[in-house]
Amino acid sequence: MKKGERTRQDIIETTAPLFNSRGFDGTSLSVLCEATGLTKGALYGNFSGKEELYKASFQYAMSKVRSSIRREVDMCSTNKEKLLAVVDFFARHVFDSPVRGGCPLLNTAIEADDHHKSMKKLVTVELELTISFLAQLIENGKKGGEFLKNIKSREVALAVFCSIEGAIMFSRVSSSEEVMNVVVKNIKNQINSICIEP
Amino acid sequence: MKKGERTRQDIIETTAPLFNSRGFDGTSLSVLCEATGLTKGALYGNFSGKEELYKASFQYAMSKVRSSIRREVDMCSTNKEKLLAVVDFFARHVFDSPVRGGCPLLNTAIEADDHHKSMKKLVTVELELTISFLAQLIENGKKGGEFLKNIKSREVALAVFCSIEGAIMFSRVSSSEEVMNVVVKNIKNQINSICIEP
DNA sequence: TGAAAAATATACCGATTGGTATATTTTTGC
DNA sequence: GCAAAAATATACCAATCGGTATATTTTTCA
Repeated sequence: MKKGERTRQDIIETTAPLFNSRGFDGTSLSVLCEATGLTKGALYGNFSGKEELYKASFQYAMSKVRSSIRREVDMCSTNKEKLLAVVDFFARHVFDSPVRGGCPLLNTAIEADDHHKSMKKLVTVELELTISFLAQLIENGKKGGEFLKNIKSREVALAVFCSIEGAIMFSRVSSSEEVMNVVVKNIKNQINSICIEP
Repeated sequence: MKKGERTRQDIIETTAPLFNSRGFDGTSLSVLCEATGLTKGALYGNFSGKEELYKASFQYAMSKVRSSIRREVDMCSTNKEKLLAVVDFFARHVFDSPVRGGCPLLNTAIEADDHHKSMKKLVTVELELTISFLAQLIENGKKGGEFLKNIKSREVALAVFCSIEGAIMFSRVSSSEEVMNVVVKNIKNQINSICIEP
């Protein structure tokens, strides 16, 4: 790997947690330079501007979250276990997310919403990928006889995911695990209720 | 009412949707001045600084959301209807929130989380007020024989609320009502499942 | 109505913002 | 090891940032 590619990757890995914690507007070039140990000249040699670096950081953050989740999911055998592993993953990492600052989807979605519209599409794509992943687990579970046939995979996936994201927001801002624990308990009940008894 | 109080209120009403849409860092004094039609001198005559104005705007936004919700809740007779009215309120106002920019709790929580720690307490208080309100409806419903006695009011309230907040995030960023509709459907099923059949 | 008080505007502050042109250093590949 | 190419640093830019001291206008109330 050439120096350029290595540096680019180093920059992204360093800036991702900054953008994720402080947002686009809250992260100035000077703090990005300080964190990376580079100058603006070097940053602009590797990225066309703050915006491109922000997008690259977001996508890196998402890839890191995704790989962390897959690692745990792959250790499970049944689809129900896989689904529960995802839920547990979020619950365990509320205050210890793969990229510091919490869920990049949640953070970026809120900031993108009205203000940084160019990010909306990027975030939406990542959201849909996440839902598809969850829905696929449920769909596989239906085919394998783990879940009831009459449930709608995408709808269950959406319900589970939205609950978790709301709980992340609540638990993080209130610095309390209670809310996440309650929501996870509720989600597990729901998952059990769509299971075919063994 | 003296001029000063009127102006102060006018400022807050104008700046609240700006802060709610663009966040603290994304809203500069110059846009606040332009929006209010005032100069920095006037703004600083009414508020000690950007931070104080931000806090006042957030609390105004919350009071406006709360009064909008109460107006609809008060039109319902049973506690189940009241609870459903709250859920429906959020669903109907995803793209048309009382204060432009979506749910102030969600927006401010995300920005407060790592970056603006002075807001965390303020947001947490408002979150707890919201949960208490929902939990009280459920508690009243239990006493009135509408809901099952063995459910935990606060836990149901948290589950409902987090689902909605997650759905707001998802629906707004993807500019689609689908997610909110799915989540609301799911919440209504859950509420029905804790109801004592008539 | 007129003077005191309150509110607002003007004009400024130093610091920082995102960004760039150019010089210098480092890496690359022969 | 050397020259070309790539990467980085330096020094700068105009614009804007949040904030303030002071002058001016407007409101208040006797």
